[in-house]
Amino acid sequence: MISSFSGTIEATGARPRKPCNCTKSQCLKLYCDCFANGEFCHNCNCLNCANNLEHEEERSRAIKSCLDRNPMAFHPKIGKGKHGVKDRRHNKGCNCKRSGCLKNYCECYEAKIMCSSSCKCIGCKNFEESPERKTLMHLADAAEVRVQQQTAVKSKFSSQLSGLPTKPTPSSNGEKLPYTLITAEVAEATCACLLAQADEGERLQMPPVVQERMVIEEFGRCLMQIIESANKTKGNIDWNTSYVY
DNA sequence: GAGTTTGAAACT
DNA sequence: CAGTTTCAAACTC
Repeated sequence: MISSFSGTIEATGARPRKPCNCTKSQCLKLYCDCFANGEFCHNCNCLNCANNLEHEEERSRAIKSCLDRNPMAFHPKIGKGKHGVKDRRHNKGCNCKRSGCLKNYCECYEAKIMCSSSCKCIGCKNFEESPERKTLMHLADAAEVRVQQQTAVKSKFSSQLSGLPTKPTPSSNGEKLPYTLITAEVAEATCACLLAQADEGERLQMPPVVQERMVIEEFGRCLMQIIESANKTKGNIDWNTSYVY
C-alpha cells in the first residue's frame, strides 16, 4: 500500500523483519540480527548468507557453537517485566563508554529502558532523572505525535477518496490526464478558497501550525470537489478511457 | 552514498 | 578473565 512501508507480511507468511546487511559472517554469528533472533534470513541484503534451509547443517553447527559460548545466547536480552511493560531490564546490561547510553548503540536505550545495576557503562545518562534523557524523550514524543497526525490525515483522505470512482492507474503507456480539467477559473477559485481559509485562521488567532493545517485541509476539500465535478460533468471525462496526447 | 563511530560478539 | 579484533548497525557529513 504505502511504498515506504516495506515490512509488509510476505506471501510466505514470514514475519516482517528489518533486512540484515551482513557481508562477512555468513549470517551465522550473533552479529547478524536475523540469526541472533533465531530466524532465517528473508529478503535481506546479506552476502554469502548461510542462514537458510539450503545450509541447514552449517547453520545448526553455528547455533551449537554459539550455545557453547553462551547457553543463553538465544534467550531474549530484555527480561519480561513481571508486571506488564514496567520494570523491564536488560539481562546482561550494557558496556557503553562513549554514547552516554543515549544513542541506539546502547542496547538498553535501543530497547527504551533505563540502564540498571547490571550495566557496566561509563558516563551513563540513561537513568530516570537524567535531564539529557528527558530532553531526548520529549523530542522523540513530539516526533511521534507528528507521525501519528500525518497518518491520521492520510487515512482520513484515503477513506474519503475510496468513495469516489477511480480510473485504472496510468503507467507505461504514456497516458495522461486531460490538462483541460484544471482551468484557469478552477485554479483561481481554489486559490481564493485557500486564501479565505488562511484569513479565517488568522482571524481566529490560531497557532501557526493549526493555520497551516486548515489551509492544507481546505486544499484537500477543493481537490475532492474538482474530482467530483469532473466525474459528474456529463460526457466530459470518462475515467475509464485512455487519454493519449 | 561514503566514511566514521560505536559497542556486542568473537577471538586470543 | 582481560585485552584485542571483527563485525554490522547507528550515526554523521
